Amino acid sequence: MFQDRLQAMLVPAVRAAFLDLFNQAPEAGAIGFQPTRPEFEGDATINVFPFLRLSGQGPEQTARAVGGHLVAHVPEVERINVVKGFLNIVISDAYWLTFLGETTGQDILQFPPTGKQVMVEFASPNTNKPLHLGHLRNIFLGWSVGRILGAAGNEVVKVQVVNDRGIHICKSMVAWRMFGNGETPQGSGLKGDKLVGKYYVEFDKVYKAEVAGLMAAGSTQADAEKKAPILLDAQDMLRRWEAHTPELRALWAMMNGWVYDGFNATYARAGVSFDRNYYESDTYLLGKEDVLKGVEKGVFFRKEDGSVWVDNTPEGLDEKVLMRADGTSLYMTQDIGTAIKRFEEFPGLARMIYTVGNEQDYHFKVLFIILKKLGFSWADELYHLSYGMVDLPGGKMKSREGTVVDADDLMDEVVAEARSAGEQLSKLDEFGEEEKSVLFEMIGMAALKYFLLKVDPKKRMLFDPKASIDLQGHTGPFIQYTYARIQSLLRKAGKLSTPTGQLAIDHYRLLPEEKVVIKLLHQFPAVLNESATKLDPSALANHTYDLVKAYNTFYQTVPVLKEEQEDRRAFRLALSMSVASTAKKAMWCLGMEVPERM
RNA sequence: GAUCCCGUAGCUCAGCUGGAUAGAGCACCUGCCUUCUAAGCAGGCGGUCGAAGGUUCGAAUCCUUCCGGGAUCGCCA
Repeated sequence: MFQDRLQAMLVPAVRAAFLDLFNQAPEAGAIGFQPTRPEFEGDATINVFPFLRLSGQGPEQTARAVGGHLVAHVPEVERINVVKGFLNIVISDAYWLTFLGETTGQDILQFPPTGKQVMVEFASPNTNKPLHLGHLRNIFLGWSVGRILGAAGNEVVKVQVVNDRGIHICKSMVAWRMFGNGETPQGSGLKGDKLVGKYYVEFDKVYKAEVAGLMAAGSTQADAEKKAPILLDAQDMLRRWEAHTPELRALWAMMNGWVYDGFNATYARAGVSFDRNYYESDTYLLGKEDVLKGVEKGVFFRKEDGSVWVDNTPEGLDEKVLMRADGTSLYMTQDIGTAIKRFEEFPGLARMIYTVGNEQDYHFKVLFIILKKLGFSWADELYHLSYGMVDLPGGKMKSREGTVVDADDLMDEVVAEARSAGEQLSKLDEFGEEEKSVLFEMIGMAALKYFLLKVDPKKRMLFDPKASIDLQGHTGPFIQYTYARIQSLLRKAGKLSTPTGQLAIDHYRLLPEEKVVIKLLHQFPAVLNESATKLDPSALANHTYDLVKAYNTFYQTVPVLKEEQEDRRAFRLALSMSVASTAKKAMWCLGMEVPERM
């Protein structure tokens, strides 16, 4: 494990310095190093202001004294300088070179196994319409968090809940029966999820027309919205579905089958998969018993009408219904049951993460409190990975207004953009058509994924279609490009390269451009750790960009293969190799691939 | 009304467990391909960190109030 190596070395040294000099030392946790700002000389900086009470001296004196002690006792500390209360520490080149030497050829972004099993739920679509941009943010996020947790040493179980039953499906079913004329994906060539979505839209059109008609005939709006015949049909269908009417179940299974084919195509293209699917049709009756047990335990209470409630006012929330008066269940009831079921199925689960939009913050807050009240020990290990909505330049996405960005269309678009940009550069002459398609797919998808993942998940984000297909600057393709560039170097290096072990570590003077890159590599494990802890891929995404950005500066300033001195050339190749392999692993964590050439 | 999230450059975002002159990308302007991939590099332009108070040696970062945007508070999922 390489994270925070420097910190691990310096913190005890600073404490030792304080003890020797002033007979008392700050708590280890209170000592925080930060990277030295570029305008000063140094690699690590500590601010001694908080410790002046311990030293009883002024900031400059304290910093100098501690710094002097470090220089004398820590071989890796080469020299120091003091600016006001800031103690800037210069770490020896030997330290950085040793770090690089020890880690070359190793995966610094793979931590040892923790022995923990973590479940990540994401995607969780409804089966009445195709996936859209919002799903993509969810899917990329959940997938990436799973990968990151895996890199951090956990065993990850990826799951989705498929909302395959309910009034929404019945709406599509009703409309398909009325207007479908037996249309199938095979017959029409339409992707299954698109076909079912089409009838969902069809339903809504008819419904609106009927509501308008009823209102024209004198109904109130509220009344009309409840009495529209097509809606009554759908409600009736739901009841008969719940009664297991065979003919309806068959229709339902057929249409859902179409949707799954469509979803699977989208998932495959997005590069994601699941270890376990939970179908709501299997789980929607779960949780009732648990709620009733809660009543017995006195954790929940019944109102006069027989409905069951939980009182969360002690937690600063409201009362919440868990079961209707007629004994039927609700969304919350199901979620209670599903969580319990999962922990039964996976007894070793240490954590469960729900990747769900922030409009459900309240729901999950309540869910977790309820499970805790029911006495489940694992209730504290539940986490709602809440992310913000994706806005379009024109405002919010609204499916009814046709302003949704379809996931498949979007992926087509970014890949087409990658193709047109790539062909303009005309450096892919030796690529076959097949190879080109693979490459453009890889590049386009990286542009899209990086665009969605570089932003802090909890923030609402603006999706600018033009910016998302950008291939320059702070983008996925920029990272891919740097990787391909290094691969080209390494191919050309061929047998020229000499093992880094031959580098005379004690005599090599690092160039500033080299040192910046090594330091970013050195920090990388700590960044992975941060991303894993915060369940936030954006930290990793941004650091990967910083790394390759610094590498590009190095690349364009310092000769690698052209370097005459063999040991320098070998060192620079080793550095390049480490950047490439680390960037590749980081991209893997983000769900993106990197090409050997582009 | 209550609760939660957000407000940093023209635009999109970093930075937020308090630290030095607030950073990138895009856009716009200048340079750099007869040396390793120019999807690149170097430089310029651009900021009262929503506002006001407070805590502190020190605040974009912590606290309070206010303003602005959004979400939630359904016996919908």
